Amino acid sequence: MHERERWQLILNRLRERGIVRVNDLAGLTGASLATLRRDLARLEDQGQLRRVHGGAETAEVSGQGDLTAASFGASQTTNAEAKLAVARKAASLCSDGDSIILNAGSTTWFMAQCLRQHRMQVLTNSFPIAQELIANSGNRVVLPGGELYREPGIILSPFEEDAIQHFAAGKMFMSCYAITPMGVIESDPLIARAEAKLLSRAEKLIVIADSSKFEARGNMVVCPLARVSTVVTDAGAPADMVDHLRGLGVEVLIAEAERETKLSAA
Amino acid sequence: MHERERWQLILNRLRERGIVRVNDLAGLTGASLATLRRDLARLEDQGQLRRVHGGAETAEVSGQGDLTAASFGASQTTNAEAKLAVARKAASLCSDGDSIILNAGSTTWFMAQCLRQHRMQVLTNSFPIAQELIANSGNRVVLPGGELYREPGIILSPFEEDAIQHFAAGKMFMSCYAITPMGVIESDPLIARAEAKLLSRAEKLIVIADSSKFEARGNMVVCPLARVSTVVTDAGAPADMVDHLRGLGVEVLIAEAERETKLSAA
DNA sequence: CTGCAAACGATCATCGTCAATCAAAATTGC
DNA sequence: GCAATTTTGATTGACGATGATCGTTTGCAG
Repeated sequence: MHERERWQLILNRLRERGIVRVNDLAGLTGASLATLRRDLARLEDQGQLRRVHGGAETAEVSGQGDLTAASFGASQTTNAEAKLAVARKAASLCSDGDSIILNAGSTTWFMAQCLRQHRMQVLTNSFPIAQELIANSGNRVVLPGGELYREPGIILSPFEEDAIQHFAAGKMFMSCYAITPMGVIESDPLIARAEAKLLSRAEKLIVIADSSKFEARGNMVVCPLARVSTVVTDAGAPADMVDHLRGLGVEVLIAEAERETKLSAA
Repeated sequence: MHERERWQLILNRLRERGIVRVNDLAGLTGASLATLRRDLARLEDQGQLRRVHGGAETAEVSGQGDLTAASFGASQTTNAEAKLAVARKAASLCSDGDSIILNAGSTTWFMAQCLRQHRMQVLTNSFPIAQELIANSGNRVVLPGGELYREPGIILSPFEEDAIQHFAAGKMFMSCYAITPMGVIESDPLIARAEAKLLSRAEKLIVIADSSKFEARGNMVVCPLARVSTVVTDAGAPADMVDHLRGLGVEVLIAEAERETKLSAA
């Protein structure tokens, strides 16, 4: 088990339970207590959690397992700045009166933050995004039916019948787990299926993915690259993939980051 | 059980009951009296509660600015105490493993507050109730598809197709605009239709209505009284309506007000 | 007003957790 | 293959949390 895997595990656990104890993590990861304390310290530096005696808790509003911001506000597993830049660029592609679809994802959540001045119809299967749009924007919100899953705040349903079969969108903005020559990739089959269902209601598909998404892995293909109209990413995207996409006729937009601050070294 | 878990438990209990006693908490948490007193002291420092001899009581409404509490927590237009008593009584009719339906309404929202310890499947068309259940309870939540309306946080859809057509519930708890000899009444046709759709997925119908609901008016009949299995109300319900309901074979439960009857202004 | 029982705050011993340090192992670069 | 760097694991003294016990205060009833 490597560093990143442990971090992912810790953050997942944290989202599920709201609080983690070092001892539990030791049994869960097999790592030593010292290592886990170091992990927690680094994650705290990144603002992804808050340490408490005996473990750590979610960084946001204490106590209340507030789904909204707790899931994303500070828990951007990867570079939040790039995602925000991508989200802004994607938001600029929207016009009042549009009908759009946003799937559940951290990048789409950032994008929802950028839509406060818009007046659109938005279909989303993300509970936090729905709350953000309803509470802080003038957009109309449509939700699919299904079970609301606690950890990521996603609405999923195994059935075909749904009110969203009457929804027709011009654009779907999709945040994904990875994007490879095989297509747009998710890690979970249920999520992949939900996104495919949403996609069937949209004319154009705009994938929003910061450059880290080009290296990540996954196993479930949501759709082939031929279905993609546009990709919005940042300057760190590998040139060969950009060329490959453009060769397929996919429009590739590069979002300009406001300030480049690499935080790897500390 | 560690510090934060105890705090969570204490605050949850406090929100449910309005007052907690140290002895009760000792039996509940297994912690010693000294520890619990320390906990209460720290929580009081944070303004989360107010200490009284023997325990602690709620400090005030901790406004989260969210849709959740903002819609109901402090804006109970009518008698909140009666609604809370009714909600508690209704919650006592639920058992772990049940599948229930909650429509959107202030009384059902109070009821959701009382379900934090339950483990059920809950279908609701209320966004605030869904958020409450997901954030603060272990219940599974299922949502119908449709448009999310901002003001009351209700999900409505004019279409028949919906994933909830696969939901089967033993009981539906319905909060309504009024209850008259004509049946269960709503004021808005769209809401009435949504509730009728939910009702079609439930075996028994339990109407939860504080006594003020027997005088109010409305125009849309959701269902006739014959469809009602049980009515949960408070001691202020008019005797003739109670008799009428019982004559129809409807079970009528009267919720007892907690302790103090602060009928300052009737 | 007085007595009693419950609850409170303070203190202290015990235990678990924390941060710092150093050694071992894995990874990287040459 | 060897050395430098990074990551991990163990040890130690310090710190915080817990629970028991004390004497004191509060609330209640007679």
